[in-house]
Amino acid sequence: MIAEVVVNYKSKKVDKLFDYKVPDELGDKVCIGACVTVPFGRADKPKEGYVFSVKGKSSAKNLKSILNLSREDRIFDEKQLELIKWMREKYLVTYLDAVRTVAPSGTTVNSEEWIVLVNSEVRGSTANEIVRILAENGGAMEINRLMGYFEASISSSLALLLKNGKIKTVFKEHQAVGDKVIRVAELAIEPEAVCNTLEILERGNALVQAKMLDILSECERLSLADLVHFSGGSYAALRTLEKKGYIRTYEMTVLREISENFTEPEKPKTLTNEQKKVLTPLLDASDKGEYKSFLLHGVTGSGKTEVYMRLISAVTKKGRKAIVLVPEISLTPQTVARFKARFKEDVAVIHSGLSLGERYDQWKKIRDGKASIVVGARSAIFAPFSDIGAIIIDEEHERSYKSEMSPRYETHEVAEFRAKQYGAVLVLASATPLVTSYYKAQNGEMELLTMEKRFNNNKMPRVEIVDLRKELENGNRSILSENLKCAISENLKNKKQTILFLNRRGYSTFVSCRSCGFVAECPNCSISLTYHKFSDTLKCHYCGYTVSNYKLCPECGSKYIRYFGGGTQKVEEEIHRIFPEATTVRMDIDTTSRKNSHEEILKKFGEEKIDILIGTQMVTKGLDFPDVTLVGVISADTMLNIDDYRAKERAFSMLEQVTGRAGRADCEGRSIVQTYSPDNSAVRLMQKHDYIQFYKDEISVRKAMWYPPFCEMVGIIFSGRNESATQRCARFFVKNIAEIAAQSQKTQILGPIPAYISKIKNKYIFRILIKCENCDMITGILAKAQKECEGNPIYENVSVVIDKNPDMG
DNA sequence: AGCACGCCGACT
DNA sequence: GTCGGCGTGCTC
Repeated sequence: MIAEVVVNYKSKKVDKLFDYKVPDELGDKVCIGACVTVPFGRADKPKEGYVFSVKGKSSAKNLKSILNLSREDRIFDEKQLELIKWMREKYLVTYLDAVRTVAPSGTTVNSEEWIVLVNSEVRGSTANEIVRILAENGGAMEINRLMGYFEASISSSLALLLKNGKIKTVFKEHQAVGDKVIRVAELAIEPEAVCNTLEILERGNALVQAKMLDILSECERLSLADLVHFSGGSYAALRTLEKKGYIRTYEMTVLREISENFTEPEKPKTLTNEQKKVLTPLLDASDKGEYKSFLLHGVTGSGKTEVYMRLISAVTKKGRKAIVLVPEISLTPQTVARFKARFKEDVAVIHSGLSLGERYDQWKKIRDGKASIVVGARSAIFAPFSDIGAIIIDEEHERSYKSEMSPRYETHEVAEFRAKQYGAVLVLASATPLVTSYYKAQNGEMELLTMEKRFNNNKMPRVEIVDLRKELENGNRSILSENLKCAISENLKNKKQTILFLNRRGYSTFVSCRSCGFVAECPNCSISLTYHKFSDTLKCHYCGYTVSNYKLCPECGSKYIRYFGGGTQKVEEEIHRIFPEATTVRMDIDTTSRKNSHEEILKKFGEEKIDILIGTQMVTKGLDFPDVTLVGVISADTMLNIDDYRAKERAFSMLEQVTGRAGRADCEGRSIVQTYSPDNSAVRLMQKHDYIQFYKDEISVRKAMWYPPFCEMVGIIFSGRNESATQRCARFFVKNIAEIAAQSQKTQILGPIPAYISKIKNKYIFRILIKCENCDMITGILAKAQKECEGNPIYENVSVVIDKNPDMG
């Protein structure tokens, strides 16, 4: 029997299927998705491999045999294999990248290679150095650590030493993340005997042991750590108790629990007429068990979550599974708690805050059928269910559904693929759907469902637009307009809360000299440095480069160094200047970098009745505070003026989201949006909360300008340390794809041009943009051109990334 | 990616 | 001659 195996080598050169003989004793265990150890390369280095298929014979000669299984369970099944193959084709990545995405890290085994010194009598300077370092480190080292001591490659020297028997290599295999094993204790005596035993112990003055026994008698089993903790005793006492034969201890694998807030069990609410109306077609489709997709256009606060839950209930009742995707940022304990409250242990949660171990536990819980519902961010679309009845993408317009790492997949596309595989219902939901999604709904590709009313008939917040140009004319140079100042002061008086929002992009505080115009920039990346007041340093948000703040201008020596822009820090300072009595809290990249600090800030804001929350994007989602009656947008302009065809729709949804934070409970909310372009149609229509009109305007622009959904886009990103080589590589690529133009489909190739941020971490970046009718039709040509570039010695240090439906800013 | 093979110059 | 450096090509 022969197995086709993908070897765990991160190189394009070995991105193919290799045939291996299956030893008889492994015959029944080697199946699709099995993880095996195979000898690979001339040195027969043991490497992990993943079985893609099992067949009768092979055309390859020199067949080697699989050594053993590297783990007992398979990491993907037939349907997931289809998904892996599809992703490799569609997103132009290696088998390995696709495997790692579908079966996440933490499930794969890594092998470590150790070099052991055998004989230190060697010749040659490099060899001597290697021996010296090995000897200093106890005669054995992990190979990468050893190589870290040398600038140049030492692999040939090592090979020679190995051949002469001066060193030997040892492979240590370890699972990157394994099951968590804990020791637990349970009673070794009959429960009826506990009472007597307790007396014996107490008489012997073994009070701690008695306490332990007492605790254990009330529960089935308890971890040793907990037992020691609750009894106030020690491991010594526990061991004695075990020695006496009253208890026994053993190892048990457990799922790591994720810390989270538990809330009261939630009863299904009675549905509004609107909820019933949209639920009917969803349940009908789910009953049929065939693929069908829906676009749920529901305003914020219209009760979409309840609709999801009803659909999920129906799906799980039939024994099928459901995936709920939410943007990372709104995956707050509040959201999770709602699902946990309704579905209890049946829910698994996946988000980026999980450690590798926690992630692996959730993955296992899903795969082993111990959960039927997954709530998670983007990567949760790969939840290893064997059957899926429903996939819901909440806030489907969010850009975080696009992966910015290879494979650069679009979650919508993966969701559609999986939903079709299993015959599932696919629901995209948003208050402000993507123009491309709404177009599909108009087209009949998806069924459109609409929810127009807010829950309890709450009104949409009143939005006021403030023209910042007039403020300037009136001599107000503060970042807060008179209107906003008044509203804040009124809110403070009424003991209501306020949220101030500003878009991070283009809004960081940069440092500039008023005398000569010098701007502090990062030496590695082509962007200006951001001023951090706390440490009095200037920092690069891309590479982390940090320099202490300038006292004098490094160009002209002038002392007139000023901070420009208005980051959250600056807004906070301004608030404290105008309203010294107000309490504030900031939420941005700097204050939320610590794990869980995002939740801590929100908790603080809610519980301690902080007057004003100042933040970036993060404040727009996942929070629902009844006392917030005012939302201020410091400037809408930074969102409108970004060089991307989607800038307007993003501005619209962001403004709609953020203004929707005001007045969700009984009192009417109020929003104030400051802008230099009050006549912009996105701003005007947002004021009226008129998505439909916005869509109509936008779709005609897209059609006229030939933008999606009327075309598809592919971005090609070139990066390298040599600016001119990188640019030449990009031009060479364009030459190589000229044949696309000869194809029957309409195409347009734009560029190469330097990227918006033309240099990151000392690498120059150029991009090409291809507009075409069907980008999947040209992937073959693109892959070929990429190979030509990367295989060409002139461009060997230039990397070429192909990105379908890219972000352009 | 690794590793071996093979070709070349510098040195015993 | 022979050691070590680096370019080339293959891995079931």
